[in-house]
This record gives sequence, structure tokens and C-alpha cells, in this order.
Amino acid sequence: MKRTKIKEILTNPIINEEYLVKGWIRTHRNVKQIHFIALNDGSTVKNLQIVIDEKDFDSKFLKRLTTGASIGVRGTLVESLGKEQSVELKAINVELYGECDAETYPLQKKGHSLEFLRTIAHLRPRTNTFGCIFRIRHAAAFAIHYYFNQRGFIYLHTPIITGSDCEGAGKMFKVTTLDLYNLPYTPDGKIDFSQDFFGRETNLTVSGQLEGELGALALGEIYTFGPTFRAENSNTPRHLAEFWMIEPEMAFYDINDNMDLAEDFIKYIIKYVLDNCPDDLQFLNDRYDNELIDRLHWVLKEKFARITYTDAIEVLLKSNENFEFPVYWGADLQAEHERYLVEKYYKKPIIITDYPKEIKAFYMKLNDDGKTVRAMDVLFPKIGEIIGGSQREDDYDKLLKRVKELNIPEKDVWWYLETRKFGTAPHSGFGLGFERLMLFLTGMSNIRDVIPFPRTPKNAEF
RNA sequence: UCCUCAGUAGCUCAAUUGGUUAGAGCAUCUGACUGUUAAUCAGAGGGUUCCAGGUUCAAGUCCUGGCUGGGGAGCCA
Repeated sequence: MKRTKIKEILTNPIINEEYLVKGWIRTHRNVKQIHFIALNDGSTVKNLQIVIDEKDFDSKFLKRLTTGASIGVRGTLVESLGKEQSVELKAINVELYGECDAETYPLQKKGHSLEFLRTIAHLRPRTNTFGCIFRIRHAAAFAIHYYFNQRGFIYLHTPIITGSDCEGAGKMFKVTTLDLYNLPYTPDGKIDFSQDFFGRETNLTVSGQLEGELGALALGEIYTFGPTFRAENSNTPRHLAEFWMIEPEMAFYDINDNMDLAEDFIKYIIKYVLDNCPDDLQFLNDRYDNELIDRLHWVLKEKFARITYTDAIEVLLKSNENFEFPVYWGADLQAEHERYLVEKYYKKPIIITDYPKEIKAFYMKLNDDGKTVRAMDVLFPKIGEIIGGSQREDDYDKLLKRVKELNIPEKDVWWYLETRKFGTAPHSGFGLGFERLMLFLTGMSNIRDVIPFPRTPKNAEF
């Protein structure tokens, strides 16, 4: 007999139909002769209630059906006598695939703290909370591919291992096959990377953007969606050493086209999750963040405010707020400043553009004023910067000048510079931190809870 | 990396000014209960008080160092 997923049964129940379901026991309770099992198979946050009449089964066997055990149940779907569910499966036959020792199984029926669940990341997907989160994560990832595919973007696979360390986005993890206990050295005492696997120093990527631009300047519109790595010693609820980033890059887009895309894109993902994960969102809304669903709807209908950095500084200076960090033109915006702008002043997502060139990356297009660059940061309530992007510098001479000013070795970026030499074109792009988006979509407050296996300083278990 | 708070049973927490044999709820186990809903009721078992030193007649409690975790900040996405 073919197995049916619980989600399908609950979506389209056929009374008196015989079904085979397979999953894990969430709870098992009995009143005298009748046993009730809440079965979950991961297809939905909802459980299917299995009803077992003890007289049809061996009572010793039923004792082995403990919380966490994996079973298959063949039975008849009937209307439930209980109030909490409309249908239930009356068991005809139960197969026990994997027992679960109740004495040592760390998950109990009652709730656990998120901190504790992080220490058992191998088991936490079995909880309602993490089931919801990872289903939403999947839906969001699927929506991202769907969105770009519909619009003719090419999914470009940029390298994980990179020879360039000039992206300037953070400290990098080294990749090597050299024997660390017996390193080869050059005559002048440096490590001899010519003997390494790639014959040069290599690292894990901190961004696929530079390679993404190469794709955009050939294929038109591309996006990347893959893991990125930052070896920063960041210990916050918003940072990971390994995280997933989405980086679209578009030829012939200026900064305004870029902003339009960013806003449309992020709203699409939110809408997709609202439409496709109502049960999961409702669970998280009830359990963790009562304003989650309202907030998602609210962002959908708000037009993001678009302001320049210079305007933002003026707003902050006029604010009469007592900021810890001083506000002046040229200063980078601190978390407290961003929070004031988003949550108190504009009260909606904002896009800040045209930052001073000194506080932004070398590849951003210089404005005519010679002082600011066509950068754009999208700031969200609760989570801060969710997107960073810019129109890219497409003028060879200006880009080369910036490279030299910042002492970036030309030998490392020659290939990047060449795109501006051979048929350069205006183009733009941005990067979206997938887990930051997940924080917003799920209402979770710690980024370690929206990725299955978080990598953070001093933590690479599992 | 900086600031700050914390670490006691499987989990969540309590333990007076440093003072007897470190407690409770949940979980687990045993039993009861003829339809339960994180069932309920009764009983039982369960502790290297994060680690290493130190002060003291006496340390879960005070001191020093370390480790781990939470919150805030920086770096950023």
C-alpha cells in the first residue's frame, strides 16, 4: 500500500478511506483501552491523531510506541469524536520502524528553550518550532529561484573557493591542503603557497558579487544563491560565520532600477511565504511573535521610503535624540541611528542611498559630486540592514583609481578590471542575507535558529 | 573583540546573611482512569551545584582564572 503524507490527508480527507501513514510519535497517551498517538511526518506542523484500541493489539507492543519512535500505521480515516481535530486514523496495523528510549531521548512533550535546542541541533528539526522554520526556509528559497526564473535571470554558480581576497567584506577562512605541522617556506621566510593544492593562496568566498558581475556583463541578468563565509569574530544574534546570500546582478540597471527590483523582490518572497506557509506562520505567530503575520502584511502594503544618506544625517541631527555615537556627515550610520530612522521617524522599511565613498566599497559608482557613491542599503524594522547594494563603477579609469587609492593589488583584480575595458556597461546589483530575511519571515530573534546547522565562533558541532 | 548577566536533576527554575541530609514543576518509571488533546490523579527513582584553584570551622552561595551560554555594542548580510 502506498504511503500518504499527513498534509495531504488533512488537506483532502476522505472518510472511510484506508491510508498508510509513516512518521514520528509526538505524544502517546491512553485512557484504559484506548490509545491516542499524535503522529507527525514533517509535511505539516499539524499532527494526525492515531486511535488504537488495545484489544486489537499486544499491550507490550503498544508500550514500545514512545515519544520520538518512528512508526507506520495502516488504518481507516474516520471523523473524530474529539474536538481538537476533525478526522483521525483508526489503526488496523502498526509497524514500529525505530524505537526511541524515553529515558534518554532529549525531547520531551513539553516545550524546550531555544538555547537548549541549539545544543541538540541534530534533533531539533523534530520540534514543531523548527519544523515550521525549515519549511518556511524551503518555501522562501524556492520562491527566490521562482521569482528570478520568471524574470529571465540566470542562476550563476560562483565559486566557493576563491583566489581573490580583495572583496573587502570581511576576514576570510583559508583553504589549504598544506601540512600545517610541516609548512613549506620560501627563502624569505614566507609560507610557500606555490606548493599548495591550487598553487596559490585560496580562501572561502565572502561574496559572489565580483564573479556575478562577470556573468551580468554577458548574460544580462543573473543571480547567485549560495553559502558565503566570514571569519569575523562576531558574537551576535544577527551574524553567522557561514550564511547564505542572494546576489542579483543586472546589466543596464541604474540605482533606481536596482531599488525597484530589491523592493519588488523582497515583497514577492514575503507574499509567497504568506500564501504558502499559513500554518507554519500561525504557529510561530502564536508561540513567539504575536505581531509576525500583521507585520508581514504591513510591509507588503508600505512603499519603502527612499532617502539619501545626506537627508538621513539631517533627520538625525534634527531629532533631539540622545545618540551614543555622534552624528555628522561622513560618519557611518550606527545601529541606533538606523533604528531611529526605521522605527521612529519613517516607521516603515527605508532605502538609504548615496553614501560617502569613504565608508563604502571600491566598486561602487562615483556620483558627479565626487564625494558620494550610488550605494543603497535597505533597512528593515527589528533586524536592520537586510540588503546592501549599489550601482557599480563601470568607468575603467575611475575604478582603477579607486583600486589604487585603496591599495588593492591589481594582480588580484585584473580580470574584474577587464570587464570595464571590454564593452563595459552600466550595471547594478545587491546582496541579501538569506538568514536575515528568515529572521523577518519567522519572527525569530536569533539567527542561529533560522539555519539548520549554525556556524559561529567556537561552534561547528554537527 | 568589548560591556553585561548567567551556569544547580533529562528540561525550566528555587535554595534567606556563608550554616542540618540542595528543593519544586515538568519529563521518565509504576499504578489508576471507557475518547484523550502538551490528558488527569497517586506513588517512585533521579544531583561531581560548569571546570581548576583559593578564603573559611563551614562554600551552590565569597575571591581568582578559565570554559560555555544569553543580552547589548562593534564588524557586516
